[in-house]
Amino acid sequence: MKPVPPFPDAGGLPIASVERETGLSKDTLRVWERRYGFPTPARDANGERVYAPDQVRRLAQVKRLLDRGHRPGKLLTLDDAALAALDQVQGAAPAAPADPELESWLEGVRNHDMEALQRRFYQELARRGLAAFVQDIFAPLVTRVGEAWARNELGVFEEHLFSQHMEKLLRGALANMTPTGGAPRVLLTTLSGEEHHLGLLMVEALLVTEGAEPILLGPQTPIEEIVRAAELKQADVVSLSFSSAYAPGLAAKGLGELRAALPSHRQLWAGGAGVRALRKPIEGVSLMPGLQELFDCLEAWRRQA
Amino acid sequence: MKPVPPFPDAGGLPIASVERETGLSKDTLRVWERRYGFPTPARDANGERVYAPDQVRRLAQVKRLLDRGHRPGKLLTLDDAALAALDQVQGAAPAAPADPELESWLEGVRNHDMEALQRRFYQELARRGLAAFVQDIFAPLVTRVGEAWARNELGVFEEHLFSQHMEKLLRGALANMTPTGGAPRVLLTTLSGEEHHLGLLMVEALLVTEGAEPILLGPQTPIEEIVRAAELKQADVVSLSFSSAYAPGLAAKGLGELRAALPSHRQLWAGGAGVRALRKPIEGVSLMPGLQELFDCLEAWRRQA
DNA sequence: TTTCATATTTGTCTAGGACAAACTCTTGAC
DNA sequence: GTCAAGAGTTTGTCCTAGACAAATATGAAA
Repeated sequence: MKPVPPFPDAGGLPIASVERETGLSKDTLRVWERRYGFPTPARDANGERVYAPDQVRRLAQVKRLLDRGHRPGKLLTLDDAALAALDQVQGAAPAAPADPELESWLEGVRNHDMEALQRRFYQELARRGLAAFVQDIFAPLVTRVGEAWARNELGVFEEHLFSQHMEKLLRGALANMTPTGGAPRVLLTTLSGEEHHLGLLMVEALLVTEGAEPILLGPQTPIEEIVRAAELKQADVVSLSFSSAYAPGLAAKGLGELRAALPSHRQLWAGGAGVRALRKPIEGVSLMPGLQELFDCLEAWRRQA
Repeated sequence: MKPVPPFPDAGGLPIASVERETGLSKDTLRVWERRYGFPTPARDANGERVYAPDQVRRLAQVKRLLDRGHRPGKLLTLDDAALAALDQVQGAAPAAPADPELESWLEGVRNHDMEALQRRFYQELARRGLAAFVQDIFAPLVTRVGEAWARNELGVFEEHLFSQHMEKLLRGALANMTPTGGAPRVLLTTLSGEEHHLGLLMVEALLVTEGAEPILLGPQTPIEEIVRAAELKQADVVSLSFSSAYAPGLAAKGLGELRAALPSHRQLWAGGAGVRALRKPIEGVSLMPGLQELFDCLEAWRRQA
């Protein structure tokens, strides 16, 4: 039994750790090495791959560019400079030219200044109201922090501390809202393997303000149990969240299976950065790449009901 | 690229889906088939494994029994009846003579009656105060639900719904408490691979009532980052939580490494059901098998300071 | 009973080969 | 110029089967 990745003692990571860190499967890592000559892991006494931290960082960078639409064949034959150039270019994404307000929030994250973040959080929340706050500040900030983490501008510690504080604050805000028992009833969860659940909380917040009834199941529910939960709770909609780290193939596979297992009168929605990578629509599944689309889905459901 | 199955044709699942649903790796699934003759997937036109839903269910059952301490060699050669029998057998129930109050809470979990749970939650919280409530009700209930889940008395759905509600309620209660900025400063997290974080919330609650200053980092922080966080936040103590599912060997190894990497003036505490399985004490690490020991550690620290 | 040494069990790693879905590029029609 | 169909290339996942070390069980000695 060799379940445990030795900790990064010797400055090298075994393949299982690299899979976890980068989200690239072991198969993919091996086939890239074979085909493109990168990465080039050393070998330990037992002939097993040991990846240098530098290469792991670069793999994470490549993964991010892949998610942005680039192709492996190109990326893996580029040198460091060209890769870094690609990373900077048009990273700002569509119509988000480095929002200075967002950057000032990010500064707080960098300095672990949680008190300041908390103060601004409540200020903005009071000023804008929950729904607008989630859409205009919270969601972009979470995305930005994720990007900054992927670019190695933030450490794991800063990212964890930020996530915990955001969760605490958002849950605190939600605790004050009386559940309305409205419609539709929406079951919120993620598939196994997807741990990120801040997206679920954001959707919960928006649903509550819209008078719908969210049922929060938390992350990582097996498909069979999602179906059972939907029946038992008589949910009108099942809504899943996918982070950008979730393999698009797996997401499509899981959504197809769930759609097949779920009675057709229960709708299936999928949101999060991870669905942006799904090129083709899936029969019977509503995709919500951004939070805005949630309102469209909601309205469509209500018109139909 | 073969990420998406055409369709879950006749109700059979490809190996990647079985991995996702059961938590058993593809490698493990293949090697079990080779060694023990189970599972016995059919093959599609392309020679790839297609698992019958029955077998997937059974694999999930086997996984649960594995986590309870049984060994694969035994489990995989048993027939259905023997397996079901094992599942029913009560795993000892050591020194816990079925507290009737606890069982009545559990009944609420079984029936998904979250409203009733919530009502009782606030009642008991008001009556006992936060610290006593966490120790006398909350912690035993979480333990009991975990056991019930392992015995298949509860489904994944019920367990998830319960966890989410408990987290919401406890965080709600904590939100009302003003952080004191007291001493010691305690960094709360788990090692990679340990996802359970309700334990961290319970410790946070007790620390707040005791006038200490918890810093919640959330689950799964790499050792290197724990060390960095302790430095940056000037934490007096690092406290880790281990659930009973965490492999004792891994826990001992991780604690040893963290102790070595952490400056000696920062204490290291470890709590949760998982530390009960640690045979020998670890140099420089305070073990807290139950919540009671937390107070001992706290008092010891204060006497020393 | 406890402790140590030996034996068995078990999960993960290895190597290349294979294949279909996804993507790119070319060609042809309107 | 735009669109559609076909041909070619790229790419991730699956396959087999052997190897090994950590975890666990077993048996012998104190």
